Amino acid sequence: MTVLPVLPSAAVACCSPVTAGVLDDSQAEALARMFKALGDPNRVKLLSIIAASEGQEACVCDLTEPVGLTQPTVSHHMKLLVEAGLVAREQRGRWAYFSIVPGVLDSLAGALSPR
Amino acid sequence: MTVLPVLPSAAVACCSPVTAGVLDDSQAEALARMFKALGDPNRVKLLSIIAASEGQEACVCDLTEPVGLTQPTVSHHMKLLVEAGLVAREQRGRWAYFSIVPGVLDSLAGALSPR
DNA sequence: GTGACGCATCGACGTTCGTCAATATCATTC
DNA sequence: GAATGATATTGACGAACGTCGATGCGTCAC
Repeated sequence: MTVLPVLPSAAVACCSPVTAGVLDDSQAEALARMFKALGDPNRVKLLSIIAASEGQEACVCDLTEPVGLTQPTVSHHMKLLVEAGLVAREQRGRWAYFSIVPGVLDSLAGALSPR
Repeated sequence: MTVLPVLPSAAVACCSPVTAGVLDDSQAEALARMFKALGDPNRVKLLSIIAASEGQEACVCDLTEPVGLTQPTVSHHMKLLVEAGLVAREQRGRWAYFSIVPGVLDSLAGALSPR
């Protein structure tokens, strides 16, 4: 529910192919923002854990042990992933469920190698 | 000529899909290393400039003006891209030519969205 | 060999990042 | 409403990053 619209319009601006013409500043920034979010091993791992979970969602309690980090640290990484638009956060009762924003990874992949 | 083998074997280790099972530490680190290299707007732009150049190669002198950075700074960013295995550096006479390592972007894209 | 040129390295700087312990917030249960 | 449990926020710390000016190192032309 709380996909922060950090990118003005992710579907449009996020995915100008890197290999098709020189990117302008905003395109390069939008891409770099998402790649930077993926630039930490723990965040990559967190993302894969979510993707591998049944229902493609997980709460912090499921994430804290596999990466071997403190709960606040995991919470911090998840915030970054949400702010980057890669992950969505949904509060259900006491738990916060995180899921990968549909299509984002495909869009990013498309920016790296069109079709 | 100087593709640093920062990744033990890039073609094998670099591209375990993020969405297919939990990544182990080395897989996550290998991916994060490349994504981190893409986590700066100027480096994304540099990459796109190289890709857009004829022959898919460029020297620092071609790169310094479009990004509006100093020559040492561009040189530093290029070093990071080379160390990440994304770009190859070839010295020809006085000039150093940079080109995107063939297949790397496709592999990275494959790690984000298999197929 | 002397000069000019292209690029890398070095040293420094302010900024951002990753991490934790401590604490706050919010929803549930009693 | 008090207690409990799951997350988020704060504050602090060292490490890493992005940038620049100054300098060093090959290469080419004369």
